[in-house]
Amino acid sequence: MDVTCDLNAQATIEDCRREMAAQAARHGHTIHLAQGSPVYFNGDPAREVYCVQKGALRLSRLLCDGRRQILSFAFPGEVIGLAHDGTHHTDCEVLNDAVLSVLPTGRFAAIAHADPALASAMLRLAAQEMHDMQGHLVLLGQKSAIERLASFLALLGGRAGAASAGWVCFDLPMSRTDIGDYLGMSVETVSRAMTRLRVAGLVHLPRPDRVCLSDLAALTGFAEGEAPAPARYAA
Amino acid sequence: MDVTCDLNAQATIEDCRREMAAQAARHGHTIHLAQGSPVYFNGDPAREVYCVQKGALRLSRLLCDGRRQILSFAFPGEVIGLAHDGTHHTDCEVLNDAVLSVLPTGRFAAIAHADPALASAMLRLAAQEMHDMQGHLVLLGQKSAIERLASFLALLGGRAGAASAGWVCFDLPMSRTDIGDYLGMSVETVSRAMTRLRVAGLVHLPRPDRVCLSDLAALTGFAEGEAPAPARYAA
DNA sequence: CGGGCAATTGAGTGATGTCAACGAGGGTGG
DNA sequence: CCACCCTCGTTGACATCACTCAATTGCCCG
Repeated sequence: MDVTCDLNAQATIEDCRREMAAQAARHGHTIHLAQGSPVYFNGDPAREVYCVQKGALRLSRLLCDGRRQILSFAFPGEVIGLAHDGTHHTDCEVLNDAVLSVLPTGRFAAIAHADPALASAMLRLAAQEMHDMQGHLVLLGQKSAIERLASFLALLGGRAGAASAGWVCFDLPMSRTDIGDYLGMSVETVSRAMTRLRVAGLVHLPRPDRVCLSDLAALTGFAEGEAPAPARYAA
Repeated sequence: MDVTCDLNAQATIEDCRREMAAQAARHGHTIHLAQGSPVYFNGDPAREVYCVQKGALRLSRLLCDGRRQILSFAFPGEVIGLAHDGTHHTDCEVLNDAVLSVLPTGRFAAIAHADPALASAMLRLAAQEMHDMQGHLVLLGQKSAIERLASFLALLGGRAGAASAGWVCFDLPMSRTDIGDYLGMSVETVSRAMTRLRVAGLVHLPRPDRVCLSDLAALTGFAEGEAPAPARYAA
């Protein structure tokens, strides 16, 4: 499902995020959470929605036997906590020390009811989120290990330094284990793929938790399968 | 992102679907499409939203080199075509001869603006869809081939015969290739997994395109990793 | 009856998971 | 301040699951 709100077709996604953040700031309150804190767990009643102001969150789901899939990492500007049935079906934890705007679900619904612009913005954000999830599905279903990691780094790189033509550098707030659980592969495979990307010259790692990209476009192209997948990572 | 609309917290997802379908029927028009027809392609302007009344649709995304990921199959009651930026980023085609309610995007937005209940219902449907996609992410990222197929058949079985305790039977409107592209595995692996489930007694196949489940709960349990994955399919 | 497509099955290969060892960094306690 | 330990990341060796290539069967349709 993809959705357009023609009402504010001129508005950017960023505008929608700001709209949500402004409403949350006005009608809700702000909390600070330390690294590792849970925001909510699977099964908790969904009483609040959250706008990330600072830091990063990790949303995940577990299988009975402990396998974990990370569904997304939430960065500043993103909204989380909407549930279709009043209950959370994911775990949400703080990666980095985080600042969140908290808006009780009921109040959110009331405001959205009174203000079509907010409902519209929220719908737009939901559509954007679904689009991102579709990319994640393609990644997990079709891409090789090295393409998955390239996609992930390109995604983060795009967030970090959208327009800059030169080097794009950013920190990784999550562990290799988290990356593995996001990309559907083992820690060891993440590490090996990282090494291959480094050797191929597509990424530079000043520290294990810091990434520098000399050519984001090349990395993105590789991640999207422009080069025949098997041939490229012979390097 | 999970979202609750407390406004109509008592309303079921089905109610939301009916609400959307009713609005689409009142303000839009109805079309019939033959098997194999495209509804829209990646890159097309998102001018309309669609409610599936009859038949089944296939939403997919392609990589440059032809790899295809099927994002979802849409069945009666589901709404598709919402886009975050006015453009479709998926291909949508008809699996079965289908009947769709078509509602121009602009008119949808206008109605949603005037009627908070519709906006609320749509947001609810979006949250449900995100929940389903999360399940798909877990499937692709964490499950073995046989667990993936079991999950898929259990999902369809749940749709087909929700409450019935006895046998649940249904037709598969899609090919093995489609199933493979949905589950992120090759046709051959789909076929082998199907054979293993059949031999294990979890499914019965009167015809290749018809499935009968004697114990939906057992299949679901297996699909969710209740039994240690490797041990179970020794049978 | 013959052709073509879909599904299944077999054989062999290859990518990724598992198990294990090693080194680096950071925190704690002596 | 230093020593120790624990965790994280990396790398190697090996096992295994799933993919590729290939052949066969059955069905639908001409």
